[in-house]
Amino acid sequence: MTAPLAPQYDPSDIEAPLYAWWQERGLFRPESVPGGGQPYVIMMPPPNVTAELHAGHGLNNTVQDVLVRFERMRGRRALWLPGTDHAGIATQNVVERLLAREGLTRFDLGREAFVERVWAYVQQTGARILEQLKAIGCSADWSRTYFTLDEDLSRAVREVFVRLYEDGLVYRGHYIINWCPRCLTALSNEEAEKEETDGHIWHLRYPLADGTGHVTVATTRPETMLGDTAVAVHPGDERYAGLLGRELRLPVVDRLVPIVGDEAVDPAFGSGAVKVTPAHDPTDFEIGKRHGLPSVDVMTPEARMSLAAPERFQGLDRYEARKRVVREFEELGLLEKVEPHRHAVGHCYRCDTVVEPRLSEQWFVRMEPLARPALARYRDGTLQFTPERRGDDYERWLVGIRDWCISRQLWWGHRIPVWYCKDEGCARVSVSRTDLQRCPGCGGAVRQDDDVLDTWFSSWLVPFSSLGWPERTADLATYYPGHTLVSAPEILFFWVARMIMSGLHFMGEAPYTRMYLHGTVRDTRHRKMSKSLGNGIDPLEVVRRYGADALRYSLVAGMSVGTDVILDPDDLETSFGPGRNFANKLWNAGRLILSNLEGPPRPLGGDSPAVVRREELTLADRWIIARCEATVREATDAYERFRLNEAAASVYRFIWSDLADWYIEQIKPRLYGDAPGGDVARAVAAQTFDVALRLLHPVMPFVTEALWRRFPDRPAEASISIAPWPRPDRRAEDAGALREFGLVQELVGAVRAIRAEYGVQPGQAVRAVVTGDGAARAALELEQATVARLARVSELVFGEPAERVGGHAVLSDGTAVFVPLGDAIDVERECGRLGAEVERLLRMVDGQEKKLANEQFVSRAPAEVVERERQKLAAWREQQVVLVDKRERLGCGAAGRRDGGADGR
RNA sequence: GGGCGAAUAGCUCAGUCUGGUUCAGAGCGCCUGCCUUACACGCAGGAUGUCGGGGGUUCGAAUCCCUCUUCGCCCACCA
Repeated sequence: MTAPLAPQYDPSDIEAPLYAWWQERGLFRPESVPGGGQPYVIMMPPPNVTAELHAGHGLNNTVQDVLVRFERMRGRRALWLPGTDHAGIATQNVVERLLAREGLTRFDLGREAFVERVWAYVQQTGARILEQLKAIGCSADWSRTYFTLDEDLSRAVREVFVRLYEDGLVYRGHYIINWCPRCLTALSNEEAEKEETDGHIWHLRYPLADGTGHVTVATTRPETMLGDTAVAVHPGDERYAGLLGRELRLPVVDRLVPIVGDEAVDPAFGSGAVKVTPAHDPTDFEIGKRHGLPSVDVMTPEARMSLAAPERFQGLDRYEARKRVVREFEELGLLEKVEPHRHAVGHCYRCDTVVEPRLSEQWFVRMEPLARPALARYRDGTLQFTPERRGDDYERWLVGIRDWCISRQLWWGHRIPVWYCKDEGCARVSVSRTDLQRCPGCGGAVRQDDDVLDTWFSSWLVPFSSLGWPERTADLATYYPGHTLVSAPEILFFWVARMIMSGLHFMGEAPYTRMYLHGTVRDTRHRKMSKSLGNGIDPLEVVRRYGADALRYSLVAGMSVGTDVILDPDDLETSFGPGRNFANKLWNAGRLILSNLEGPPRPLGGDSPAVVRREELTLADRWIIARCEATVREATDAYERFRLNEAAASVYRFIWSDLADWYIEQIKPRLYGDAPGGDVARAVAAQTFDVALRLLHPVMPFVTEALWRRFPDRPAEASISIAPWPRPDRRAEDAGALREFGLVQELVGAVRAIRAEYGVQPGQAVRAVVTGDGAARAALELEQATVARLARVSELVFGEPAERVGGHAVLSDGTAVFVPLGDAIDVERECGRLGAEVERLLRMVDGQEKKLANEQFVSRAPAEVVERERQKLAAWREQQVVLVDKRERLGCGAAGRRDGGADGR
């Protein structure tokens, strides 16, 4: 039906056209799934709109695609919903960097022009990442693609803000928040990444105002002392009992501050006295509130010293100021000591700048009421995490949850829907679903809040906002709630947990019940791949060189549940070569099978190869069918349990080790007409290969589709991506065939090993003598032709060998194999070999005898275990007898122990 | 400071939950021989491991318990 297939698989010829065809056929739309089963929904973690595909995206989306394709083939109406995130800070930073090249800042443009500029930028770069996801084969429903700043999603964001406000779950307040002095915005707790940092702790002396002594305080941030408004000690601390209420004279700033008593102070730490800087530390802020202390904010938004600091400090960077404060203390003789100190310091998750705790007015979401049901659903087992320990992380986070700071001092994002009346007498604060021009209270002029919302405030809604909420759309009714969430653990709190909370609150149901948190892609030194380290792998480069299937296979194969994927950026061949090789192997196996099908393969009686007339099947046929059946079970089970690597390995083993290495080799005589039963062999090969292709399709969609579509009589519109998932069939199970053909394989392997050992020329046939009445005999008789072909055995004889010189082996059922090799071999060497072998068996028998003589073992171990061990012993003894006999016939000399072991190779 | 994970062949990892027929495995790399009419991105054969160290439980431990070492992750307002 088609042109002959090239001997080497070239993914670049195949992938793009196939992908285009899938899209034309609308196969990624759930509506296209034949039969219209139950919906199955995965929400794609929306990549940043400015993102370039990296290995992490590759892994995350490959996993999702595997699951979606799996469920789609199982007849579910699978919807994988893609989108992009406007990524407030990240995107704004990108555009600001571009502006900087023109020597401009966003302030030069002004808000409106800047936002327009960002829109122009994101439209021009056009969410390139979505195209890149297509290149790796992602079967998302692109017709439903959303953007978190779309009109629809913006409406949802506003609706949610207003409702939460009305419910008292959104509030505005003056608190210490995490502030990035480079991005010039507040951050949530999650966005301030704590990193262990080596720093110092300075012990500073604050003299009592009356000159009668001093109090020593310790600090890791000496520059903040410029804003100190008190020193606190524990109220019960006897050392300071007499000092409570007295005043200290702050050095450097020359200000009087009180000594207060507060429970928050740990008397056991340092000197037991703490400097209190309400404007620059959360704990101090609380202490300040309790004691009515003033707040002195000594820093500008850029973390330079503000006008509230002494004049000589003003404008100094915080670290310059730190040095200067320390120096002045030293000069004053008030620096008691400096110690190295390792502690956790917050860093901006977008630019890695050290975050400054800063007092400011921000909007917050009260999280505790939202967290409660999210916690309950976890504890009652509704929500399941893979790996399970991620559930513990989830639980801990919810238990200790703090309010969410959602306002950002950015320009790119959802503007906060709050209007303030400009009339000072009215001063009404209005929260509204629609833009306000006038104050609903007094009708006066209003101004909208300048800030925008945290980008995660839109992404935590996508499971329903992307389906049309708050409208009651058909999509919403059909596809909410979804099922599986596939995510990197990094965004468990940012995104996953919050989606569960919003889903429960606004929809009454969690958006997913199964959360699969996969590992991180790292280099061989276990470092996270990143641009700055230059240790990244470009998935598109891999696609170009090895193909998307190879990329996907390698990612999946290297990934076991809950562990990281280690790849070597400097050696793509090692990582991705095997995937490419496997695709090529498939291609060639397909080439052979398909080119030998003169027409449609003879039906074996239905969907399953099991239903063929048994009497027509050879042992090898029954064996491959049974192996195929086992693979269907293994792979299906592994996919269901997110053990994608096991699924891939199972199919790999079947295709390469069973189908290609054994079955295809075995049937060649039948295929080429040298033996009868060609139609059965063709049918069995075609059917099992078809099944294998379907089992592998989720992981390697392109090559499997390319081959599957080339089966004769396949309708032009047929696609493997909606072909039915292979169903297990009891009738295909055949333990006897597995065991018996296994013995045939053992024999072939044994003869091959003997041939290699004695350097028999590849083209030269040998004879083989098989002794013993084990299960092997019947099987070998059935498969004589196989043995002849695959081991180049010209004659397979059953009985006792007459010859003396040759190679030997023993199969697992005790059957002895002898390959006469005439005078071609070195008798002395063979004696040595046999001697060593006898020696080894002797040791095994000794050990086994001891084991079985052990009263404890025999009485306590289960009977079947004991029996198994007995059989082992018997088999070894038998082998020993055979070998000793062989040595005698060779004339090696009686005592195997002495002359044998010495030369044992 | 709390919590958790990992350590198995030169490399990357299965196997550990449910001790004993995968128990010592796979892929890559390495060695030997083969261009055998699907595939040299291949075929056949082969070598390599105190299953991180130590202790314990058990008839029996890579697998269960304790401990130590080394990496890694998450959480954390002791300044």
